[in-house]
Amino acid sequence: MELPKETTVSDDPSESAHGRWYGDACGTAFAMELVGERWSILLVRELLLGGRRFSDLRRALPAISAKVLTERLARLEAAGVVGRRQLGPPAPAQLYELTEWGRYAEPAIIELSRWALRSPRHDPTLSLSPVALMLNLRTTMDRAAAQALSASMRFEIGPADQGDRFTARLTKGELVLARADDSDPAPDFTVWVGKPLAFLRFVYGRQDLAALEAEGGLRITGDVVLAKKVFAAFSLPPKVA
Amino acid sequence: MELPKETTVSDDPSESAHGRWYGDACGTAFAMELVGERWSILLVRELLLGGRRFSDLRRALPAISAKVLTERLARLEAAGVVGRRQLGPPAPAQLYELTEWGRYAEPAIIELSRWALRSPRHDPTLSLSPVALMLNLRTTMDRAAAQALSASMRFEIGPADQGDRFTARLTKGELVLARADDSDPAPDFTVWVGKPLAFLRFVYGRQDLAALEAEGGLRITGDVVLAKKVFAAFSLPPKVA
DNA sequence: CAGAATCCCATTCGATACTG
DNA sequence: CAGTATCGAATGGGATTCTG
Repeated sequence: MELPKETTVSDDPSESAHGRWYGDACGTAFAMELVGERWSILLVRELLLGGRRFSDLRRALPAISAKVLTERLARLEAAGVVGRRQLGPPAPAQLYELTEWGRYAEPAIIELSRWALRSPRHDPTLSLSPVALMLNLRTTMDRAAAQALSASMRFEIGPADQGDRFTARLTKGELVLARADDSDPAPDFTVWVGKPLAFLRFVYGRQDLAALEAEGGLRITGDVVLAKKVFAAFSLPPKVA
Repeated sequence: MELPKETTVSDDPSESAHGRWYGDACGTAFAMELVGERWSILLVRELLLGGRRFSDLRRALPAISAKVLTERLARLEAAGVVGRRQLGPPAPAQLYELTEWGRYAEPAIIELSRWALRSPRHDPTLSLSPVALMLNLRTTMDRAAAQALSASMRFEIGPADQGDRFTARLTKGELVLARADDSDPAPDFTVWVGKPLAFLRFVYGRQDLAALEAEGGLRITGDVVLAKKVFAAFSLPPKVA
């Protein structure tokens, strides 16, 4: 019944997140022990739409070093958030993916994003990984406005050889995201995103599609009329003073 | 249109959270710049139910040092999450409170908590601040089960002289929490919590109230039958393997 | 009580180089 | 490709002291 008063170093460093912890039974505190270290939650975000390899993660998060990436993955694995699987044997590689419980982190990540986007200080002109772009769509969808819409979309983000392709299916105010595979049926429209910022300007800035296409960072093919209707249902949450 | 490639130190250290940032337009990344530092999010949590003074915060989070508390409060203020107000003049003191935008962080904090509580590794026997205890109630309420219930409650947590007293009103599946003031009308029942763990054992462990009261960490007065019905609507989210 | 200022050690980070 | 090893530099945080 005694409560620990002073922070003592745990015997097993893999159990106690940072090596330093809060000693707090509150779930939020425990969540921060699990994913509160720098980069951790962004790694979870990157895995939310499917498993990735070491080098995929480095590409998505260019500012993380190999050392820190290795550490974080190991800790997330120890925490039960991430699992790893051997691929191959044709080409031996490892795939990192979320555990079932790890996948349950999505609502928290979306809520954090929704909150932060309301800050007047948020700078939307920074770079954005392909996964982040897709998840931001889910974050900013106006469910009421999307309720009446139905569409299947394909996104191709960045150079074709890097293979960041996704499908999105909008039904009944739900946006279902997944990595695309080649057997996917033809979508209603396809969005090719060269520069994420161009896409953001189209969706949130309501800028003219033709002009953006002329600049070369964005192209939409297929049912463009439907696409415009769909993207009209997305908007950044209102800023708060 | 150029994206910053390398991390350069910002001119204004108060703008760029940790001094090190992600350079990522994703809302989640930005959220972690704002509240991802150690202790920050727990401070927001402590302020969620009303403004607190410096010493209140130290008491609620005994493991934080004055230096770190000062730093974090300053940074949260610079980030627009927290504001400070002069109290007095009878006794000059400062009150820290969330800004309007800061208050919008609650859903994210609750979702983080909900997620973390599902980890099999979570240890509920650690200590819990009064605010954390109240918020955990909101986290773990089963809205469906609570839908038909209606009750007004008063919580007195810890020694009477420390004044951690709250009201909770359950209506239509909503649990409204607030700090109590003396003008509050009489509640349906009052819960006195000496040892947070005793309360957790009653609510989540479904342990016998009489036995816990005998141990001395918990006492419920007023409409105890209603209290039992109400607390039956709270349960820890199911663990995930 | 609220917080600024110092001191100082432990940890962490990023860069580079290296390996199976 | 998927990491490990090593090292110097930066940062973080606890303890203590001082001030309004």
